Amino acid sequence: MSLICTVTPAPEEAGLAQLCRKLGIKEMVPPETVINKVIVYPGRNSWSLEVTGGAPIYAAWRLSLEKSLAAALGLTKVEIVPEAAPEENPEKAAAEVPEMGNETETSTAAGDDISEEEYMAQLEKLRQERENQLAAEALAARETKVIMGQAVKEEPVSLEQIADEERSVVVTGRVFNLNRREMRSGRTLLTFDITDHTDSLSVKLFLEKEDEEKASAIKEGTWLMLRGAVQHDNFTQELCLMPRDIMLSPPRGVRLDNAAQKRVELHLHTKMSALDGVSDVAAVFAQAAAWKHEAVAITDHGVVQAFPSAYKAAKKHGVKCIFGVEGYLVDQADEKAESHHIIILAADQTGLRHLYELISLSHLRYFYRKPRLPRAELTRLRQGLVLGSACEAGEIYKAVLAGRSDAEVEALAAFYDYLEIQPLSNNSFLLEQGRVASLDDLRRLNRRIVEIGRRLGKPVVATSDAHYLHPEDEIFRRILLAGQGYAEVENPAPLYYKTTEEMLAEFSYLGEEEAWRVVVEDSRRVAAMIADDLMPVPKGFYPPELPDADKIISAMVHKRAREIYGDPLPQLVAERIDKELAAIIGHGFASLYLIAHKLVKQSVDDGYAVGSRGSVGSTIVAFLCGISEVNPLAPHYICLRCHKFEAITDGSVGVGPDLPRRDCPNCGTPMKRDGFDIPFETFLGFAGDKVPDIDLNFSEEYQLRAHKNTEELFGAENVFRAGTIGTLAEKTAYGYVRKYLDEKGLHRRSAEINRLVAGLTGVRKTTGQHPGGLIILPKGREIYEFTPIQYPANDRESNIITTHFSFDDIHEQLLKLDILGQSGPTMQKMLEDLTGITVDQIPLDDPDTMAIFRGLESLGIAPEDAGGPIGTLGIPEYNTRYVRQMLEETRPKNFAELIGIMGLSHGKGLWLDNAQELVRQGIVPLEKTILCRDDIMLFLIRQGMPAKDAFRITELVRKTGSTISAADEELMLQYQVPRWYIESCKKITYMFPKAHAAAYALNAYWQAYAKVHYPLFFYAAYFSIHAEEFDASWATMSKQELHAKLRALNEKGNAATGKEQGIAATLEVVIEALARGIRFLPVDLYKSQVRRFVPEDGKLRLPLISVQGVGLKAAEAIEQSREERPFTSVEDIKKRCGLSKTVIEVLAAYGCLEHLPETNQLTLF
DNA sequence: CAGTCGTATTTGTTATC
DNA sequence: ATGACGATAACAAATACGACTG
Ligand SMILES: Nc1nc2c(ncn2[C@H]2C[C@H](O)[C@@H](COP(=O)(O)OP(=O)(O)OP(=O)(O)O)O2)c(=O)[nH]1
Ligand SMILES: [Mg+2]
Ligand SMILES: [Mg+2]
Ligand SMILES: [Zn+2]
Repeated sequence: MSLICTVTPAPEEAGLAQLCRKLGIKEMVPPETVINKVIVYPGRNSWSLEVTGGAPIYAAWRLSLEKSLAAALGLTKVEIVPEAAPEENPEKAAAEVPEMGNETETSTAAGDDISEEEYMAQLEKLRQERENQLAAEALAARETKVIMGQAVKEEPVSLEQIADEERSVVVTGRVFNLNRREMRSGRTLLTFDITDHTDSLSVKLFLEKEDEEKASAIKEGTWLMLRGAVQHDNFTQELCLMPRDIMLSPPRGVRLDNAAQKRVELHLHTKMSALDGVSDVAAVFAQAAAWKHEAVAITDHGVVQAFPSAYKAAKKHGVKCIFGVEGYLVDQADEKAESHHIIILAADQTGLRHLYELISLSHLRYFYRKPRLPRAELTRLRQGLVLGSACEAGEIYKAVLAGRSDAEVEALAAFYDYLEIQPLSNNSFLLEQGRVASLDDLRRLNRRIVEIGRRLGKPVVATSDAHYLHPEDEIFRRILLAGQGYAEVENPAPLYYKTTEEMLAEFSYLGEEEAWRVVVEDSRRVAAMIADDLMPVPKGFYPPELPDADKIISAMVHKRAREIYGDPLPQLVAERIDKELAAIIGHGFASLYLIAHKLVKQSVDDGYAVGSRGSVGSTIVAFLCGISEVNPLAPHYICLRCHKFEAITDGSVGVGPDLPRRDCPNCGTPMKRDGFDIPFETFLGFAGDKVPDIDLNFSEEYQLRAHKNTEELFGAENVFRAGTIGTLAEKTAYGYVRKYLDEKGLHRRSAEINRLVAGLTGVRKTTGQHPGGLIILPKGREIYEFTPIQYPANDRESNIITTHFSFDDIHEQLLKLDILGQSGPTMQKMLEDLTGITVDQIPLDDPDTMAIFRGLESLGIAPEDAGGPIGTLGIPEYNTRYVRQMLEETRPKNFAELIGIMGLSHGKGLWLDNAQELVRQGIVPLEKTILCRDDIMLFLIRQGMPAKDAFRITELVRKTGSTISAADEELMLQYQVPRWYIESCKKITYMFPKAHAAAYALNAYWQAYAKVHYPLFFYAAYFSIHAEEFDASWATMSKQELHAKLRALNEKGNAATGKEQGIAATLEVVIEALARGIRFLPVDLYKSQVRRFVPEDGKLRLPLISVQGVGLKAAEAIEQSREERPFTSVEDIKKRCGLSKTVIEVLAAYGCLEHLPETNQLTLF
């Protein structure tokens, strides 16, 4: 391509200020300064801009502007020369300009023909070239950087060649799996793996304190050149590199795209193409940016689930994301119809909405093995869509392959906006299958598509059909396909994301000019049809609105508040209510509260208590609406008779239940003590900088009804179950890799296995439903504005419809009610039914109840029967080894500490190597450590930090997957936050809100109360809920036998399966129950319930389901049939209940059928 | 009567709160 | 034995059985 050497832009297109703005130069430019002429000197490194007009050009700003221009354009020198001024450097111009005359035809006259667009494009091109060069130079400079030891100049050997110990080798590779561990000696052990894509190798490095700084250059993803010894590592039992010399090195095998004008990829799959694509979207856009590709289309098979992360990545890297799909086009909706691949791109907002509707239709109405799309639907929603003919499975390629006539193919092609051609090797399987005779035939097919496109005036675009990013990533897809049982292909199609140059070379058989058109020009033409700045999910927040929800909530809250706190309300209560209502209503949460209230009320009316959960308990409004049992006010006394109110705000008591009992000074009534002292902002943040949900724990038995009720209240068309995306995760990925290697008889080091596993993880496998999240669409909006919809796992039998996107992707825009299932409320209902006591009658300062969190005194059993010295077996959230160990160490005395332990025991990095150490080392007492997320926010605010920052930092700490940045750390230091506090924050990976800890502590305490005072009922309820992990054979075993069983299970340690671990946990409780005098009655065909343990003569009767092998169906069938009439024989029961041979066998083996004859001759006649 | 398909049960794995 | 976040639901696969089909 020729370079301009002298340009005279048209006057209206050549403002200097305009140029500066385009180049991002912020400096002042005198207005109306017009570039008269641009002289480009040979080597293109030096320009002279001849300008006229504008303010006088002072030397000072001119020099500075020249520098900026040079930097922005990537030139060594730019001169701004006023017109009429004498040439500053006449010799240079005179000497060099004639030389350029040879390579360019341009002159002042020719320059007039160049439009500003072209002119700017040229400038941009030069700027980019310069940038590339600078980047290359920077890389070159960096690559020489020695991290440790000496520079390594030798050529490395490839990692696959390393099979034995070696004195000294030189290798190179990309760092992954980086781990840093502090040794007791004070040294740091740095371990990481490197890969050069032929194989991988572990590297082990001991760092002295003084080396740490240098070693910080070793990061995930950096390329290193290393020299050292390969040794057999005793710990890992594998070869391992002990490097002496390490230096940064340029990555090997990196593909560059040096084309002056870049192609646009219009056919690319991500990991959302189920069990097929292995490219990571973020990496795709990073690569696109590195190659300076301006846009990339995301076209997964039938789904658009990559859009949200694609959008984020595209934005981050300044690349345009084209939102598309590779759909399955059918002409009729019947199951036999042949489907054709088709690329559908959204050109604008309407198109995107149409695309979401099409995706929904294809999943809900036309799904048959694949989400198929009838042509009629596509035609109906055609507006805003750009259609491409896709790959060899598209109808155009098929038609051409079948040798259909021009007229026929052109008729088909009329449906599309552009035609696609792909590299020959994408289709070379046709050759292998004998469907075409030669490579030339394949070329002819592509040529024919090009000709048809040209005749019809439609763009013809060369696309990759990328399923992975780089050629070397093919191994991931190979394993993925092998894992599904596909036969391995000899020469798999090279489905990687191609550079412009690779594509130009591939299509060179079309001729240079045509190749350039299909690769560059037409791909850009199609990209230009697509609007910039499309967003997969709109900005903004769309809360549902029920009529008068704000007024209703406000009235309800005030009414209930007055019932408890009297009229007028105490100031503290009134202020809190006012503040909350303003925020809740102001931020659009009133309707959500109202619905939550109605749901709770309905459940309670139906006899099912509802448990509190989540951050919503931080709000007094929730408490007063009945959504939460947690009262977030400061600890206080309240007389429910005369409303005498007294708040304790001096910090002497943590939570209300810990206040000493007291009678009302006015009327002598025992006062209620309440208030868990929780800030409202944990729910909504400050000024609405957070979108929370409302969480509710319904009984599992009631959850489905609660979902139905929500649909009724909002209207089914406005309620959608949040969808989830099931991916190939660690274990399955590992299984695939193992299987692949085993089948091929290959042996790989764990470093290489790790690399392969990492390449596979995250690939979409299936879709599912959120545990309880219902997304509420406001009236008057369409779900397609936000997300497509589908059935979970595409099960058309399901009566649940989920969002296509996972909740996280629409979390900022739409509200969610989390209607979860939990055993707490089921326990509560069972216990209320059995004991006749409701939870509000349970005193929160019962010493015997509190005692089980500290020891065994109130249970009166020995530690060996209680799994240790703490009495919380069977108490939710406090019953694991880990938490009991924590209780043993902390011995909580009161409710506040119970809540603290609840917080500390849930999340990684909170207790071990954190709070525990701080307490042990005497740095702070337990109550001063970080116990819940609210603590962090309040502490930072007390230190003087602005509330918004305090809240933001808290959110970073509390959420899985985020931590505080170096800048935040700096900010904390600025407010005298102690070092230990900062370090503690950095170790926290997840943390409860106090409201949740309080709600769960309450629930646990209520159950503990039953465990202490109503053991038979407690165990009845507990085992009913854990019947799955109960083995009916235990009923007749002695405590010693059960202990032996438990020991056997415990000895399995890590080798125990999930099921076995569950069984072991229940077994511990069984042993404890026995020790407390509980006796079990065996399963009985007539007396046993289906799934509940029931008290019978002071003992517990096992349910049918507790027999292993008797499932729910069988148990229910038995229950039903026995009510009709007694069973007369084994044959009778088998027949009437429809039991399988297996069920009969397990029942017989258990002894249930002993009194029954085998057959029943009597009734035969 | 061999093969296919649907149902029941258990188990492993993943996602989410 | 170690070190350990806990609870819940849903999907897929494995297995076994039994009914249906050609
Ligand atoms: N043990 C444990 N409990 C969790 C975890 N994630 C969530 N929970 C519990 C505690 C949360 O308060 C509760 C509700 O979860 P949410 O995702 O709705 O978060 P939360 O309500 O705390 O904050 P939010 O205001 O909704 O952002 O569920 C977890 O990883 N481990
Ligand atoms: Mg929540
Ligand atoms: Mg939630
Ligand atoms: Zn009183």
